[in-house]
Amino acid sequence: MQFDETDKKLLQYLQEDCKQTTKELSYKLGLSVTAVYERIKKLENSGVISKYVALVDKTKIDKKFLILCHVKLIQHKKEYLMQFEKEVLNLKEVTECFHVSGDYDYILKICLKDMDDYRNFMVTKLTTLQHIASTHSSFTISEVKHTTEIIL
Amino acid sequence: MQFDETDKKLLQYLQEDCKQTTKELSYKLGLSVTAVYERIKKLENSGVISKYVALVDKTKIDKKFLILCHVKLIQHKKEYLMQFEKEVLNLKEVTECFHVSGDYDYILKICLKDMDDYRNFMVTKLTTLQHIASTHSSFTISEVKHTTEIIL
DNA sequence: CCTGAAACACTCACACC
DNA sequence: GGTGTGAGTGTTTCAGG
Repeated sequence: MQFDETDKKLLQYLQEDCKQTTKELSYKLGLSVTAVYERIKKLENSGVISKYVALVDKTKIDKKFLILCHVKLIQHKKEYLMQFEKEVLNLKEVTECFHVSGDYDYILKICLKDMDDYRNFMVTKLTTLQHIASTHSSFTISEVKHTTEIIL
Repeated sequence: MQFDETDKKLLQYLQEDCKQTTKELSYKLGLSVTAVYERIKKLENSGVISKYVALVDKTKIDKKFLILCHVKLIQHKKEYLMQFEKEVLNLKEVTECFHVSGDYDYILKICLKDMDDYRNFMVTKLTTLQHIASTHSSFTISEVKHTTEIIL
């Protein structure tokens, strides 16, 4: 799909706040309501906008404890990778998981309540996954920046 | 703020899809439209729901290149930390930044187009930040999991 | 916590340029 | 590509139980 400058602005606005009405957006973009409506539909149908979600403040729901966990597998066999990834998808505490180059194979972002919760998660969930050679956890002291907006 | 089971379910639904009408939600929760409306307002006003956003598919807008960059500062002086964090906030390519414990001080998630874009970003932006001792970048081979939903 | 009603705003299809 | 209209549907508030 091709974007013009108007599409880019529109995407930026919707990434900031998706509850704006097409009326407000039409004013900001200098277009008619219908024109904005059709551009939004095009972005949705092409899959550029994948979903609309509510973002929750972690500090208000007792999930202040953020861990970045580096994981190394015992071998880089396709079968091992696939099984590990499949199992990670089912761990709801893991909000992000990247397969990365370098010393470790995966970096996981894990959202928990406190140190007890962490201990429990490691013992009963993460370390029960198969094919793990070693893990290295970094505790986050503060979340300096966290945005879902991607600049175009 | 205190949540009951209904609030938790409501938050889960809104984290999955915030464009559902209160009517749909009232059906799923077995409440009246007004009751759901008031619960949502309470969650918004208390700051539990921080914002509503559109999520964009990175692969469709030419930002497939994801980097996790570990940064170490030359010293842990408060002044250095604060200046670094302030500068990072202004880098729009950086979507997440965590101050972490361990060998490195910060882990940054950086969203770019390709290797050329990466090279350009490192030379003209990241390495021009002050007080950096060293950096270590991991390229992400694949984004195994990425959700904004936090389980309650 | 519910229902019902009323006022208002928005969505979205349609006709048209 | 764009605009304007209008019916239908949603939101939001306010009674009263």
